[in-house]
Amino acid sequence: MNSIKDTPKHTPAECKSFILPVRDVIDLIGGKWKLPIIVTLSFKSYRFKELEREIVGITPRMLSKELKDLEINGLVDRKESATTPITVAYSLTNYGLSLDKVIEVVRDWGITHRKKIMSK
Amino acid sequence: MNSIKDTPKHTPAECKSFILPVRDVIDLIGGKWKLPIIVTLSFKSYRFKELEREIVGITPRMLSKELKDLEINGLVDRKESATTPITVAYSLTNYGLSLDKVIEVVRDWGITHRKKIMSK
DNA sequence: TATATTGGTATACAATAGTATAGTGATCGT
DNA sequence: ACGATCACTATACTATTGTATACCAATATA
Repeated sequence: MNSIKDTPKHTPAECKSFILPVRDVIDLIGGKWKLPIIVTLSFKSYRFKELEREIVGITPRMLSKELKDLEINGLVDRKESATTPITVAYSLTNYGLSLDKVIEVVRDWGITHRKKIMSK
Repeated sequence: MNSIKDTPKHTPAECKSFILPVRDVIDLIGGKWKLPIIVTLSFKSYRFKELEREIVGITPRMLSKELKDLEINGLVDRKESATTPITVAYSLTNYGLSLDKVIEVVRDWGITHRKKIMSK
């Protein structure tokens, strides 16, 4: 029903607007560290340093950058506690959790694909 | 059933192997030109130069590279005809078409996301 | 004979993504 | 007083991705 094949015409402009929301999602979960962060936070909330330790290999620069990006897009929630020193808890929003269904579909196709490619 | 949350443990290694097939798919349809090529080919088969004209802005270098990549992954079929000069027809395989369902799910979430972000 | 089209490739460059390393100021336990 | 921990930030670099431009041999059209 939402497939491009149901669109009677397919001018470059139409293709572009068809692709736009797909690209949005790919940009949102693409890159080297977005998925590791999202998956880690899908278990429970973590503090900054905890995430840094849990996600092996990530630098604080990337972690900070990606968390901000995910926060802007409403997937991650950042909560400062006025403890001393301040602690910051990062967690997935319900909206962020809703990505789970999408990731599952992508993952299922990916598992099949992996089998197909490996068997050749 | 395939969600990460159903996994009792979540060591870095387990997260990594959970993510692997997802990453495969993102790499497969990610990048600037993969989706435009896939979507264009989902209508009908095209010759090389036709694709170059249809996909505005792409260079033959990128088109060639991405088509090879898609062919290796079984999404695109390349057929040479022994005409003079030889013509080459690129088309989506049935397997390539099966990505449509995945793209649809991603796109639906992306459309909702776009609305959400724009309304803020 | 001159020019355009076919399906690309070669080389060099620019832009973006990610890494490495060091450092911040406040606070806490020893 | 000393070092460690908190949540980051700054600067400089490397690696990957994509662009620009030119070119190829064979054939078709003007």
